[in-house]
Amino acid sequence: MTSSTTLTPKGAATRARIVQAAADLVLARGVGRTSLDDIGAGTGTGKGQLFHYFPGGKGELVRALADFQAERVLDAQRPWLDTLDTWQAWERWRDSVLAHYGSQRHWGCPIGALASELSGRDPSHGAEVAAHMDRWRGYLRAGIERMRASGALREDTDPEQLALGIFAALHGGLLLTQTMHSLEPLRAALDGALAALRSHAA
Amino acid sequence: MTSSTTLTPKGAATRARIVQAAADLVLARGVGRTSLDDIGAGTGTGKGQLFHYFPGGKGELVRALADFQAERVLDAQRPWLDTLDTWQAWERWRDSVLAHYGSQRHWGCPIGALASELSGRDPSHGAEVAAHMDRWRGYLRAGIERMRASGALREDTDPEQLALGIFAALHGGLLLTQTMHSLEPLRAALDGALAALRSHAA
DNA sequence: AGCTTTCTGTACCCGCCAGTACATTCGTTA
DNA sequence: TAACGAATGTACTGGCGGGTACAGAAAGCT
Repeated sequence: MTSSTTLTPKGAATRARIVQAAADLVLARGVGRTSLDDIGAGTGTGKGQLFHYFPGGKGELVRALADFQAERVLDAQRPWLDTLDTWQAWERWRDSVLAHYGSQRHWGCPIGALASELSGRDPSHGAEVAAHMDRWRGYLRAGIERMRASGALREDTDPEQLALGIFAALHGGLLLTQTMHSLEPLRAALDGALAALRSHAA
Repeated sequence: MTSSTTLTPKGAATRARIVQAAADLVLARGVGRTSLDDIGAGTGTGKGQLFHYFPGGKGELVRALADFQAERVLDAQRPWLDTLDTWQAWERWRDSVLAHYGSQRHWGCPIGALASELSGRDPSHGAEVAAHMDRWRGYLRAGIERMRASGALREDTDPEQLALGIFAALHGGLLLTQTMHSLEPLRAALDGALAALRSHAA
């Protein structure tokens, strides 16, 4: 499924180069508006290599891009994303999110963009992206659960609901970031989300 | 620009039929994946009529769809959207939003979907959609301002920032609604947003 | 009625793009 | 060096989709 043909070091490097460049192109122009020829031109390769490394065609490539971007985005939030156990950690996490999306050349979230573009399509892509979203959201929920267990949050707090709300605020902020070409919506969204979190303080 | 040629009643009806059906198709499948032939098939017309009523081609049609959907969405939130002066009005508004998006055949928000799909393109569409978003957000800000003026919210409340955060939560909830095929994310997002609003109560 | 304008349907053109076929070069192993 | 598979490059195909041209039906106006 992934790559039954063996990859030489050179091949692996080329594959990685394709994924990285394609990720940027797709982020800037969307899946539908990025052709395989564009990706070939952007990487100094051609359709030969593309179908050599991704025999499944554009679909397989897009799935690889989703994986790559998900990893990239989650890594940018570490180590705080894994240890949302204190109020300070949440602030730090907020700052790391702002810093990451502020340093991108383009506005918006790669995962969110893919999610909204592919949600109406076959489950093959939609479920894949949804799984990444679930994983991401799971980190928030785990942090909230630990906060509740440690007594920082009230007993009647529903971690699932609260994580969902915070996650939604985050992605809404990123969506508005795209349309308004400013980081302010994301900042306001995260501030609001943390205010909602604090409203459950013990 | 709009339609210099005069429209007979029959023509106006056909045009409206096209817009309505096209709006549903585009909402379900996205702009990029909806062809003019699809729209023709969905309305019992052909490209002849399409280019007759929208001489500017697909771009002009999409702009008409954006206007139509924006009106539809805002109307669904009335009359509470115009009178967000009391805590109860905000609750009612929340309920009307949930009811509207819960009654749709498809998940997600028409405006949000267009926004994320067209944001990277020429300003022609991006600015159009952004303007609708701004108008919508303006209603929230106006309500917050009146709440502050009436003493329900603290003096140090920033209506712009708070409206931005609530608006972001709303759209994030709608985005997750799309990927998770459930109304829960929207509910959680709005609950969180109202909690953030209440945290500014005087 | 007769003319004009709008409305509707059909057939076509052209460019783009995913995918294919195949030739060629490179690298590794024997 | 011979040989094999991986890596790369190029040329082609088939369908799809936006857009155009144009012919016929319908409806307003005098």
